[in-house]
Amino acid sequence: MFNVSNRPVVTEIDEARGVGLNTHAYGSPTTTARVNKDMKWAYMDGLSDAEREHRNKKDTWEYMPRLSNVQREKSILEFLRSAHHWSIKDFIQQLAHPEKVPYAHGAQVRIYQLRQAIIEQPEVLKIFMEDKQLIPSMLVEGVSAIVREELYTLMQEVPLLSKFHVDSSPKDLNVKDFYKEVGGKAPILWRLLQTISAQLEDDTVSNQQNGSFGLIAALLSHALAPRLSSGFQAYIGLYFHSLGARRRLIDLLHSLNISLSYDSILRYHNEIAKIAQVH
DNA sequence: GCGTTCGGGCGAATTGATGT
DNA sequence: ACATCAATTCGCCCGAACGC
Repeated sequence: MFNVSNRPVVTEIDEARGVGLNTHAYGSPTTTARVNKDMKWAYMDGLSDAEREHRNKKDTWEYMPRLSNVQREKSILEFLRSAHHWSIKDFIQQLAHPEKVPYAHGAQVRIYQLRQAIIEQPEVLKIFMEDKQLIPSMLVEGVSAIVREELYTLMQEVPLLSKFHVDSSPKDLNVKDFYKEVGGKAPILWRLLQTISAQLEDDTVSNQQNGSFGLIAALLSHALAPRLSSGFQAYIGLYFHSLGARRRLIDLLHSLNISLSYDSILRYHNEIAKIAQVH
């Protein structure tokens, strides 16, 4: 339900960020610009839901003509604070709340309206894009949560990005179409990488770039969960070891997270050799 | 011959995954 | 949140090979 208390909900941090309202207005008497003559907009304070509904049907708000946009904004913000002890932040939070709220649109409609108001308005979006704190916190948090989920899906469904097993056959890996699997099972990560590295105007991506995206996915999933996703690094290490690569080279690749450590590769090599002897 | 590098091995320590 | 287990890494060692 509404999170309305008597204490002001605008914090000092909000004030500093410019989110909060003018606290001076909260304590001072109302002005003609923000209240009608019957002080009607404070009248819902402390009422039960039933009483609210009753009065809502009975009374209508009086329209205030001939106000500029700035005046209306000021009026609404000060109304929020004086009548409800809410900041604009509280109001938007409540709008975005998935819970069903009486006397309001359903959650879907409210979220749609928020999107219309924020993302689909170029001037609002521009402010967001230029805010150095907003981009890291909102976009990065959001995108990384989605990508993390996709990476865990990759670990479960793409053999090359799963845990390495000595008895698995490299023939089943389908290395050639590896990147296609990644693109299909991690569409957001894929689109992100494509968008970042699009070099041509038509946004087409070369096969070579697709290969890098596969490698990036392998590096990311290994960085996220090195023990659940070691297949790629194990095969790379084993491949180099089989070509006679020296310990130092494999350790270098290991330090770049392209291969497992020399020790691990050697251990896998020995285990595979044992299995081969038995067969 | 001497110092360095390399491959391989080992136990301890660390770290990640998992279950409670 | 914590404990447990297993995977992995780390640090060190040794003998062989190498290069000057």
